[in-house]
Amino acid sequence: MLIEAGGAVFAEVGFHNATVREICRRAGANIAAVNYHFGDKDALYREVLAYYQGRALQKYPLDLGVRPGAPATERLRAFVRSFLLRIFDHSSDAWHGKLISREMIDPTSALDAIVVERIRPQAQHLGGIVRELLGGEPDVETVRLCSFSVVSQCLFYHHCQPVVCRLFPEQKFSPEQVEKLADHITSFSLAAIKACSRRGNEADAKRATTPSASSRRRLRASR
Amino acid sequence: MLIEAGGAVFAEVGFHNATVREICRRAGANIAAVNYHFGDKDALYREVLAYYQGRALQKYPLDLGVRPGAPATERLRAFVRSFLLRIFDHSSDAWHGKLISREMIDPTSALDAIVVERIRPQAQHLGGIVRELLGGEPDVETVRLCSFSVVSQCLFYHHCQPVVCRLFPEQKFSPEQVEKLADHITSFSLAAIKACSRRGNEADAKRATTPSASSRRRLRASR
Amino acid sequence: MLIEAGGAVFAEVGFHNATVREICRRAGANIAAVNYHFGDKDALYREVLAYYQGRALQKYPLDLGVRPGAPATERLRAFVRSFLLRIFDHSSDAWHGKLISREMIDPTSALDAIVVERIRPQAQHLGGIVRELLGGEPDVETVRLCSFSVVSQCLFYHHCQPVVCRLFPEQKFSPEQVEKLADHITSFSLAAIKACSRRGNEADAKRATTPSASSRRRLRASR
Amino acid sequence: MLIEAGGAVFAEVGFHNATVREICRRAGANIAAVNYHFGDKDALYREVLAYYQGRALQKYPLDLGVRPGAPATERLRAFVRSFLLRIFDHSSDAWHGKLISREMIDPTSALDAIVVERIRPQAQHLGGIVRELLGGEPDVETVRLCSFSVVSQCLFYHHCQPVVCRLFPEQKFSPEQVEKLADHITSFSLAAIKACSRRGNEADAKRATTPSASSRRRLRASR
DNA sequence: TATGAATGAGCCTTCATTCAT
DNA sequence: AATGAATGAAGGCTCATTCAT
Repeated sequence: MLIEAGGAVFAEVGFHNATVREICRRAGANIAAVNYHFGDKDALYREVLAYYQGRALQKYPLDLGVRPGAPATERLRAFVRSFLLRIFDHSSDAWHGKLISREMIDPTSALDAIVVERIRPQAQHLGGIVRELLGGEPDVETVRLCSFSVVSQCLFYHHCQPVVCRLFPEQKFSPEQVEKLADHITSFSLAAIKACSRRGNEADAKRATTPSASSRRRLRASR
Repeated sequence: MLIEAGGAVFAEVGFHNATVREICRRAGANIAAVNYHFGDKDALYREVLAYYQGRALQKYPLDLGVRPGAPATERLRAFVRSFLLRIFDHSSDAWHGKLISREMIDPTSALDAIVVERIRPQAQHLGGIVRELLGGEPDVETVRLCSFSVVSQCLFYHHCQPVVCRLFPEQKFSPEQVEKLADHITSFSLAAIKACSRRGNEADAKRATTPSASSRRRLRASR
Repeated sequence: MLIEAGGAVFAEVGFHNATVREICRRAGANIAAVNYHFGDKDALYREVLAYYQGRALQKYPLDLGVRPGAPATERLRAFVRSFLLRIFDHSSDAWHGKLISREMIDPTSALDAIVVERIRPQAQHLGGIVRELLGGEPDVETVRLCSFSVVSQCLFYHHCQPVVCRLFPEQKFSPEQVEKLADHITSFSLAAIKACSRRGNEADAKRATTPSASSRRRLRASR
Repeated sequence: MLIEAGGAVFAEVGFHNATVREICRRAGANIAAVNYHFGDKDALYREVLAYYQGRALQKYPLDLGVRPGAPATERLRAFVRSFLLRIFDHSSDAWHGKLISREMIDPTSALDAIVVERIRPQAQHLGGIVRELLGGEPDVETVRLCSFSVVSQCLFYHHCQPVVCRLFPEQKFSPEQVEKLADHITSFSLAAIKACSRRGNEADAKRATTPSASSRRRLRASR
């Protein structure tokens, strides 16, 4: 199929290195097939991204079988594991992640749709977990920052794999290792969020009176 | 200058899209200048990356003026701020980060040199801070994972800026905002590392007797 | 046709001076035609040589209508005439000879094929005639040397035409002249071969006794 | 020296493959030296040919030490040996022959000078020998054709070396072999010329009466 | 509807030549 | 007188695209 072949080739060598010839060859199609069916190479690329929205999520749902009513800590662990499993899944449609990475560097209009249809739901899912973990009535910015902190630790293994492999050649990403990573990210984040929660509650309490010494200090340091 | 022009063009459109013509045009040089001075386009690319090794670090040293003997918490804050400032610095050589990002997706042999000469020193710098924060005699893997957690939170704003901007258009990355991010990442990480430290010490203490309940639980979860 | 145009251009200016552009222009084809049909310029060159294997021989077969059972003297005359007619044929595919000449100066891998498929058969054809003319059981080296002597006299008019024309501007190579040349080369060679034959037979006869005076004389002269 | 370097490079790779850079590099000269001293590449080429006129002949004079008064047979042998020795001399300025070969294929104005200054004297030298061998008052055309027959047998080993090497890989061109070749060519030619001589004399005798049967037969065959 | 032969713009690279020193 | 850095025209080749079938 032209879209599958296109996705694979785009992911492997990037949009510009990808040749229509190679895509058609892999799809067992005629060399004119891309232009015939999609108009041109760019249009095929857009279709490739659009077609695969949600595909990876089908295999690894955000909750990984953990019920919505489960404790936030378990739901966080499930979210992290789901994310890492997607990253380290090198099965046939694994190139999807690479396509998204490329969009990060050279965003096309396709990225808008991806953000709306795919990333925002994940962000909201994670935001709910984090909000619950923070407790009380956390302000949106804290939730956002903590969510970023969680998701960034996962994405790191996606974006920086080439560097990690070169820095620590002994580091393997076997399934057991993935579980270990998930373990670390989860506990690391839980501890941090809990601390944020405390700090937030303190801040809530004192906000009525005066800015805390600590926040003044931070403000000074930032200049 | 040919290297600056090359860096800008490579960053903007990637190695393959970049044309020698455009690079020479921007450098105000002849079409043959690249081949004359560097041999070919590949060599120019390698030189571009090599030339800028350390450039960004000169502007934002890892310690940002904090003396080596300062407390680890301050040195961590300096490391994080330095990292974020590099990421959000949109001055002339801001394209350097993009080049590295591109290397992450399509690593070339140039990445090897970058890792050795530039990234490894940073990793060791951060590792020293994290080790001190963990206290005791932390095992190398814990140090590594915590370092990844710290650095990943910074890199996130580099890799995922297009997504963040689309998800939260109100999020601006003004200098004050950067300080706020640095503040969050630092305190988030400090709390988490402190927790890791406690857990590690407990593990050390109990290792002589039996595997702790918590570690057994983690083990079970990982299957 | 691309091969004809290529042959003409290659012959006129040599492989390196020949431009794909000019070849395509003459063939009335697109600039990309060479690469499309043959892969690259080198491949076209090989095809040009390969395609014309036997072409010239079709027009002027080695025996020129003389039956295989004819006397060796007649077959020699036919061989010589055929050779000269090929050389002095300035019809459309006359550039073939020039290509071969160029191969003599800068042999490419194409020459190997030409030797095997085209030149060797001619050498064997001529060798058979010479062997019959020598009579008895001539040794292979004598056959070879005499064959060289015959063929070289023909080739001379191919290789050295520019010199001959400059040395003797009055020398024209009209069809009658070609016949005269063929006449000379044939009778010159027949007389010489007959002499070789006599000498060879003498040598055979005396070899049982002692080295002949003549062979000793030749040996002395060669020092 | 620029001319020597130029000669070597031109001979090795031909005029067009030769690069001014390589010539200057070998001569230890600046890249602009060719243009500075000679104007352009073509002018250097002409100078190279002009400079080397007569060089090879100094090493192997036409008579090879045989006195002008010696019998024609000896002078012929000397001429042939001298020619072959030049051809098979692979010393430093051996590329001269290659340059001449290239001139045969793509004659430039340089060839005119070569013919006048170098080749014509050789032709006259050989013509004198042949005329003496023919005896009587041979007509110029017979002398010319016989001279061609002699010289062509020598040149063959120059022009066709690549083919001979491929056809008969066992054929080596050691000094002894060269003597053997000289021996063959000399005796082959002597026998043939002697036969021509007889035929010529017969023709002289009969010319007063009627065309001979043999010449009529030749005339018929040539149609 | 689908093909694939053919197109032509544009790429990297080479190389003789120039020109300021 | 001699240099060598820089030039720019032109080469082979790639590849998305077209068009007759």
